[in-house]
Amino acid sequence: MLDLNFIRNNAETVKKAILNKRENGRVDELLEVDSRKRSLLFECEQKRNRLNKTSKEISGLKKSKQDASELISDMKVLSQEIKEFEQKLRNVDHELNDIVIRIPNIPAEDVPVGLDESANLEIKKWGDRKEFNFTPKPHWEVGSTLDILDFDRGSKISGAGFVLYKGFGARLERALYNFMLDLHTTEHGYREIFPPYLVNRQSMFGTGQIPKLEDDMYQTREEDMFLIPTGEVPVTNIHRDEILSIDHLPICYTAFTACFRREAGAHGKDTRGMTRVHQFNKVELVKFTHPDTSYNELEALLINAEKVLQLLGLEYRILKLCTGDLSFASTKCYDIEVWAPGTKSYLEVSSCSNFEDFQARRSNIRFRDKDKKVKFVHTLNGSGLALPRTMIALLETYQLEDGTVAIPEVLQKYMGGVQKIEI
RNA sequence: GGAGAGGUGGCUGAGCGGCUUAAAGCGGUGGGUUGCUAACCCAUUGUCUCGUUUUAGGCGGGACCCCGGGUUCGAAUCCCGGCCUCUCCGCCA
Repeated sequence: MLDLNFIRNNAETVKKAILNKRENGRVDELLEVDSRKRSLLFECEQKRNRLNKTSKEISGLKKSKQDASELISDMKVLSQEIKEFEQKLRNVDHELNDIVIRIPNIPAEDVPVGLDESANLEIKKWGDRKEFNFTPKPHWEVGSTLDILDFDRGSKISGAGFVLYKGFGARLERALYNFMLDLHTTEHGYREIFPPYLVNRQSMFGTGQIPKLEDDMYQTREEDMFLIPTGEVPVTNIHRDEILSIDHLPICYTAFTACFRREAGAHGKDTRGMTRVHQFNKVELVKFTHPDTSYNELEALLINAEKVLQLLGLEYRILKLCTGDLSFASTKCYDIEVWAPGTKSYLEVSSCSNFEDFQARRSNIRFRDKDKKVKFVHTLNGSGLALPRTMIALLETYQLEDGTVAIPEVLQKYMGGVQKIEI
């Protein structure tokens, strides 16, 4: 969420940001409620001041055994008044809060303004388009032929949008995330985390999934808990309500987690194969940084994520998202899209975002700066990478004419030396 | 799931209706002493927020002792509800 004081002083900037992001936000109403709240607060505090002072007087009178009954009956009235004010104040505060938490973060200066994905800026292409002397098949065909992906049984067990990995399919999945984790921990300096998959409401609020995306998540009935849609949620919340030492910044974590998404608004989209599924694995990168360095750290994070595809030898491009495609909480975001030759499309495998202090303010994650002041950290995250789409690109890129799939060299040691998946 | 104990500042820990503006210790910061370190001595030490003034920062008020309600002139302290932690029992991978 944004700083209320910032919104007061920069209402037009905020309105413009909302417009550019194609979000909703009631800024004028916010300002009105805010000023109503402050005048209530002022009045309430004055009454409270009088009450506090008089209570001390009563205490003194009682000690010297003097009569205080008049003051006490006065205070009885005042106390009741204060209760009424506090109730009003609580209501106004809720009203205010309800508006402010729904106002999106402001795009960074260098983010292109645009309505939708067509305005995204392609800023990099890596790798050569692989030549096939046959027509490359989509991954669902490759996977079914090799009996390493089983879509029918996945939906029998759980429903549409669930995949069963079998044999070397399961092994390849394991190889991929072990490879990614090893790379990020040993080469890129991230600390490995294995978090809970089920989190409470406050954690979901902290990273911004609640209230906007509440319906996209799986929720438990009895406990008011949510299955995480991304590792970002538990990992960012590690430091919720903490004051970090500046000496520890930046803190860099990587985590392998399953992710669960209802995809409620995406029925009929990408139904074939495993481009869009309800449960998938992902290796996440999360950073907590000093405000001065967050944009540099974003570039570094992007490079760390790219490295995975480079080592796997998969062609990809990088998009700088325009304002209209930017998520609610982010100020700037790069998407990495891997090329899938079988389905002939670019698939998003990572979104690397800076949230500045938006999540930190919601989750109350702070640090003590050199000037001894307590400030909010900046939080960042990106996938490094999402597994199913990486696997899609891998199967489709490394498929051979005879239906087998070659294993890239970096993965072979994770596959027990297997160089090729055969029938 | 049952029974009990408990949640207090960066940490340990006292307080259990007004003498708390939260003791004391540790730690941190500044200074002193000292050949250097250690030790010792002195001072200082939270967060949020409102108002006012502003160069920095002051000054005044309010809130905060897990969270939310309540009782009371007055709550860290009493009552109710919730969350979390620990111990024991039961169940279980």
